[in-house]
Amino acid sequence: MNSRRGVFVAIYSLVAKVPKGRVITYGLVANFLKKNMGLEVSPRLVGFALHKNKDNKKIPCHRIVFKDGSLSSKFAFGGIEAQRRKLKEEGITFTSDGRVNLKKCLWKDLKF
DNA sequence: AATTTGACGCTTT
DNA sequence: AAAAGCGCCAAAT
Repeated sequence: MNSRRGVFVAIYSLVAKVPKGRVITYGLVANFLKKNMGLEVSPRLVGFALHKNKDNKKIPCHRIVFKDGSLSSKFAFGGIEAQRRKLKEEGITFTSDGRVNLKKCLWKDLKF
């Protein structure tokens, strides 16, 4: 978890704590880790970490979305459709634009 | 040890 | 309002 050579681990830990039916943005993860753990994290790193790990069995990577609520284009599990379907199954609502309803589903109660 | 990479986000055109 | 560019920074090669 703690830093130095474990920024990825910190990202995984935080992502793993996102409850079902909630989503979080890459930028929020990066900002939270930077603010609370003093880690040098950029939004790209968050995405990079998940892409490298691509372990959707242990980590709910489908709950990580863009800041505006749109989904990643390079999602590994089966594309955006699969990710969106998963989110819907968890009760996440979407706007008419096909984006996640962040106002309702954004996970703001970040903690370790 | 140096260079490339990469699920983003903000600023500027 | 929409599109393009730039910055970001650890990890892998």
